[in-house]
Amino acid sequence: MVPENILNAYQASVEKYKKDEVIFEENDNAHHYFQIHQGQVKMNNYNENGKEFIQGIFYAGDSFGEPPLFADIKYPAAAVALEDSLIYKLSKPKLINLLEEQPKVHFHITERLSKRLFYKSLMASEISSEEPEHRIVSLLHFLKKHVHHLKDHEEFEVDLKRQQIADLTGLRVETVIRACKNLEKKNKIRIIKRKIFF
Amino acid sequence: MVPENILNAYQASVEKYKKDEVIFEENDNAHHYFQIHQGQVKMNNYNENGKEFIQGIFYAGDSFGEPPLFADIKYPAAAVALEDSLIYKLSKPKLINLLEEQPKVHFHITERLSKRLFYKSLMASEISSEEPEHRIVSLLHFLKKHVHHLKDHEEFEVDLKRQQIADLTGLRVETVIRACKNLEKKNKIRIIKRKIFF
DNA sequence: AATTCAACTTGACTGAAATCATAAACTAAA
DNA sequence: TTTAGTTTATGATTTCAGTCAAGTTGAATT
Repeated sequence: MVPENILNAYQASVEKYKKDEVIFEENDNAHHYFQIHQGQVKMNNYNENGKEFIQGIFYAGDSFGEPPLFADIKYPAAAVALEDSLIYKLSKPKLINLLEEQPKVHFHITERLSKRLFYKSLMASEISSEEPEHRIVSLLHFLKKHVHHLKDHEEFEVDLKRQQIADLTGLRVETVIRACKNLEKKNKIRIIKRKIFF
Repeated sequence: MVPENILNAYQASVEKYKKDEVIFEENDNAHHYFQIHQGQVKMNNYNENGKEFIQGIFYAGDSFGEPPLFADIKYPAAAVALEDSLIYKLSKPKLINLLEEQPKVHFHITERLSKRLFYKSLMASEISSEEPEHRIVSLLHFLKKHVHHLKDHEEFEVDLKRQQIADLTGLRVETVIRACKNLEKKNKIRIIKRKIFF
């Protein structure tokens, strides 16, 4: 996350995206750094059968889609606004220039990439080897600890639809529903008015 | 990848690890930067039932296990030498100092993290939504393009055992064997003396 | 209050990969 | 050239998440 005054100093623009508007597509070349001022963004893929996989969901303050700015690769997934959003946009050359001049900001970006990698490692091993209930609990635990910055014993309301949980964990929505009911029975989560608390 | 003369200038040590020796464990705190001088290293997890998942395999010149040096997280996986190896080891404070003084090296690290993230994004969507054959082809394609730096039409010998392919793609070894036989029938890979060519 | 629409739910059935068991092929060492 | 150990291979069976088809619930809009 680059401080907004610095983004402004380097002439970042602020772009409006409507809910469901595509910010970039899978396999596009990257030309800009993106950081959310207001709103929510998901990065996702669709396979041949139309099944969605959500690589991540990003919130105000988060940057997304940085890797192709730093390595010779294309976007591995698309980015789509989940709600009407305001997003800082800074051209690649200006970003590189910024990072050269502001080493501290470069370390912030490095930290951000590291955390994304941590999440990916976690979910990779979960998706590859664990049962539905375990995958879901791991996702919720990650959200509690690393997104909401809460302790284990603190409870939070999960701001995800069943379908989104499915698309983040590689499951189907019916499986998520059934697994969540089981987790409720086992007192691992609470469900109040269909909302999940963990 | 940090140039070796720079590593030496910052007093990195070179450590010997025997085949199968553990370099660090899952959930350990990170204190050092690691870069392979000679040999091979894998990072992996085991689930409760003993099933292995390989997060990645690293070769001479590669660094590994950087993220917990930059973010407040533990190692998401263990690191194990796949053969007798010589590995540069640099303490975290010295690394940070190095990156502050050598911005170009910092950009190398950023590039490296970005490429890892790309691989992870790719495999995540594959593992979550694709059939065995598709997963295997995607892995091989990644290896051809991003590890061996070959064009699509160029062929290379895959230096992975069936079990390793299974552990990288979240499949079981029997499934990999059967999928590979199918891929051979479809002329998508060649198998000569049990070695896979792609 | 009626209508619409998205999100969630449930039950029945299916199928593909996991599992299990066993063996063949290869490799390296004694 | 045996032997021991690893890797690859194959068939039979099982299992559990996926699929399909139908609801229900609840919130928003007319």
